[in-house]
Amino acid sequence: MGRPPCCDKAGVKKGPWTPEEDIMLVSYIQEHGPGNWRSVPTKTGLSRCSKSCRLRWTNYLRPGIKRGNFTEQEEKLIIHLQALLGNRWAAMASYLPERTDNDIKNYWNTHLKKKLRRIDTEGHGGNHAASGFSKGQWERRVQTDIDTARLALQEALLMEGPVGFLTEKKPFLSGRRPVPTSTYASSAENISRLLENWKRRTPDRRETAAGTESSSSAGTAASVTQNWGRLSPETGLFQEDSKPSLEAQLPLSLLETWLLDESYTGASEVCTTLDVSMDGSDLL
DNA sequence: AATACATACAACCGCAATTGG
DNA sequence: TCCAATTGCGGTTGTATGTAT
Repeated sequence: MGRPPCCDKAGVKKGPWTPEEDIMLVSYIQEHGPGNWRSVPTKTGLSRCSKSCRLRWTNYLRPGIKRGNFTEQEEKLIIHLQALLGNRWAAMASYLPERTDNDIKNYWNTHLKKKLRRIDTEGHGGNHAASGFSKGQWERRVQTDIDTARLALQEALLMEGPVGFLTEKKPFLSGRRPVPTSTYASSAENISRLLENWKRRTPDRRETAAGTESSSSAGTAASVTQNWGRLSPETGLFQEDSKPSLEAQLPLSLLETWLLDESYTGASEVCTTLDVSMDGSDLL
């Protein structure tokens, strides 16, 4: 008999989060910071389990999350990373600071897997010939790329001492793909958007906004958004939580090169193959 | 206009890993 | 060192929305 699941207690709410719940959670985290999730439901008054609260925060409410379509570059990076790391979504997410592991996982499962399957199918039909490879050659190339990446990883693991993972050595984070200057701005946007949706979805609530309850909720929301905006990254309240510290992770400079340098020959074949299909509208 | 089907994504579940007493 | 509590992760499911018939 194992430990009972944390969420099977009576009275624990499941399903989609409401804006009210989001605001309660955000207000609490704004004040106390993330962490100690066990106590969050009781302290916030949320009828949610701690797990659900943590997930809601990390996947949706956390500052700096970018939503919407993945760029082509992000797409390529995910494909690279998946080939290298397999389904280690959290590790992949560390290379896409604005995306959550859940987002990457979903995107892989809904978009990229299909694309690759299509490529593979077409490959059997001779599409690889179009890119200059027979199927066997293509598979060997892919395997070689994976081996190359593994080698790079091994080499990277052997490197000693701290590596400036977030420094100028990492073009992805420093220049080529600029990080928003203020993750809190995007956070405020998240909340603002959330509140907009709230208003849009509940016209009856808005119509009765003259009522005390609605107006107080709106007031709380506005306050949350305002306070949120006041928090600069320099204040550091959420800095430590925004993502697992990349510096604490593996020093993967060679790997980064492989992942990010389009011209790097080892990976280029995979990219080339993918590019053929990705820039075409025949897919999806 | 109604229905069926497909798609996207938020959220849940269970297990593994980590932490702290 | 052990064990229970907590947190993190990946797989899977549920549901809202879009599209085709």
